[in-house]
Amino acid sequence: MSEKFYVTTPIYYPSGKFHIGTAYTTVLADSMKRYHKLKGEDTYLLTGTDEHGQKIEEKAREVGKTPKVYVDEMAAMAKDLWAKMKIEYDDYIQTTELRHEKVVQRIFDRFMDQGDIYKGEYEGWYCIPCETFFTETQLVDGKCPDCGREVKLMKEEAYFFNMKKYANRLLKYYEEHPDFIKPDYRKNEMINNFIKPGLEDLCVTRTSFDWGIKVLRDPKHVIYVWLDALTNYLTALGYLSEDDTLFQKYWPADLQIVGKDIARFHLIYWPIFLMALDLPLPKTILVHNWIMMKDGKMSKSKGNVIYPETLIDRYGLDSVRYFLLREMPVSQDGIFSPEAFVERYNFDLCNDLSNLLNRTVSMVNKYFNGNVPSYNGTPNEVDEEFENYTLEQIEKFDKKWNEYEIANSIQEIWNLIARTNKYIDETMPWVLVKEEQTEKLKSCLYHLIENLRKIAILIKPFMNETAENIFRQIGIEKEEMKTWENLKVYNKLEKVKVIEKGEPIFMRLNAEEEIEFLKNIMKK
RNA sequence: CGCGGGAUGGAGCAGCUGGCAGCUCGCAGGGCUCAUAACCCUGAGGUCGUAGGUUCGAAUCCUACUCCCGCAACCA
Repeated sequence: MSEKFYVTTPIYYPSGKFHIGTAYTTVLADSMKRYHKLKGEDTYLLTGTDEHGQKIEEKAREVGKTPKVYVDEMAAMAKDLWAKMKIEYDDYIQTTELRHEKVVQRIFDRFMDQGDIYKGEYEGWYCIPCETFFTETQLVDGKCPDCGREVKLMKEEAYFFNMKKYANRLLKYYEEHPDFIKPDYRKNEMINNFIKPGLEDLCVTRTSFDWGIKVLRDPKHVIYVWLDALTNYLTALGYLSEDDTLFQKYWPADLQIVGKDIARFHLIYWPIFLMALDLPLPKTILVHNWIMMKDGKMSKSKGNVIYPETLIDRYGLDSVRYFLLREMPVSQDGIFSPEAFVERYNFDLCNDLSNLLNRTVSMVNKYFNGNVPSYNGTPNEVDEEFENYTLEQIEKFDKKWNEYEIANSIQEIWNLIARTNKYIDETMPWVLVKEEQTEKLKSCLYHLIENLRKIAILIKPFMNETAENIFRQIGIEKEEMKTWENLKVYNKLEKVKVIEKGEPIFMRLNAEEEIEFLKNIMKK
């Protein structure tokens, strides 16, 4: 039975170049998709951009373009980045596409008909020169956060979504579906901060700007951000369109990944919208934390912004993907530092992984002319213990990965790599050669190649190029031997020949130089 | 008493369904030579934020406190 796996990233707000945090979310989603694909599931990954709103309108004016031209350019830029990062998205949705707008209007009308949306008055602090509403908390010293001038308390006509109506249902849903929110503490945060004190109705339209989806029955109103943005997960699948096969096949989503900044919208408003549409809710919403810098949040004024392209161009894609997943704890903020990056690169990737491959390939060449001996069982306790350990690590990895403990799960793979390096010292193949203990030597090298194959499969979801490189160097050509299905088997490799001369997959960096380089880049 | 998270050897972290305190880096010593000044082993270094409590036994559970960090409503 082939299962399906639908995973989404947020749609990003294209007000500027994407930084490393955006890349992190997307890499995480992509890696989850590839993992499930590796397991033979029917996967679908959606990403995109959230392109309406006043900020975009202003940004476009700033650069002298129409909003649509501007957002299309930004979407093209995003797609370039995702191509560069080998993100295997199945669809990229822009909220300014007709397929999205039409359906959002249908949804809006349906909510009106159901009585979920009503007309009311939005009250907020308005900055007249900036033509923008702000909330109390956004104000800086009671003044406009953008220009610093006085703000006025003003009202405008607006439509509201009746959230209160669904609050109890939502609480009940939380309770009955412990996997709905990860990590767990986010749930309490939502309940205590927002639901228990009483949900306020959500303002879903504005009249103070134009760049948005028009309300058909009242065209001076534009549909305001969340109703527009959140529904992308449905519209991209063709929900309420002429062709909804994808929707029938993939909804509900299996995993929706969001950053903590938009947790509230995805954990409260989104499920309520779905309830109002009478649709099943996503299985899991994973809220990840942020990548911080040593001196706090990334920001241009602090001179500590790092862009994914910079790292990829200099260090290659896989090291960046590795770093992001390995270093970010998901349920806690992670820290990016040049030191940590270089350290992980040199130790984990070069010394542990790359060197293991290198020494193994070299020995197979030296002792067996490159021909990997065939499996002859486990002639001794060391080999047996080694096999058992390996299988245990695979289980540990799998368990943690599925619980979205990504960093820890990857560590289990590196424990296996370390154990495999240790196995070489335990068995001492160079001694076995001298003593002509052929069976033991064969077993040793077979096990090493096998473990490299297993390691390659394990890292494939997040380091695909490296995995393929390992397969190539150890002579694994058959696709079936690269699959999850054959991950645990120990006796299936036959007539495998390693390449004549091993190639390092990662070369050691000069730590001081690279740290210096990264620090300079970040200042720019 | 707004809500939540964190506080573990020099640094960064794991452990937290209670049972000899663990990992990576750094440091000291050793081993090996297949490999990249790599890899492997050993050692030094912690009264697990503070004070109480529960328990045969607590980093792990409970209470109070201290210090950091988020969130606090329509801001992507």
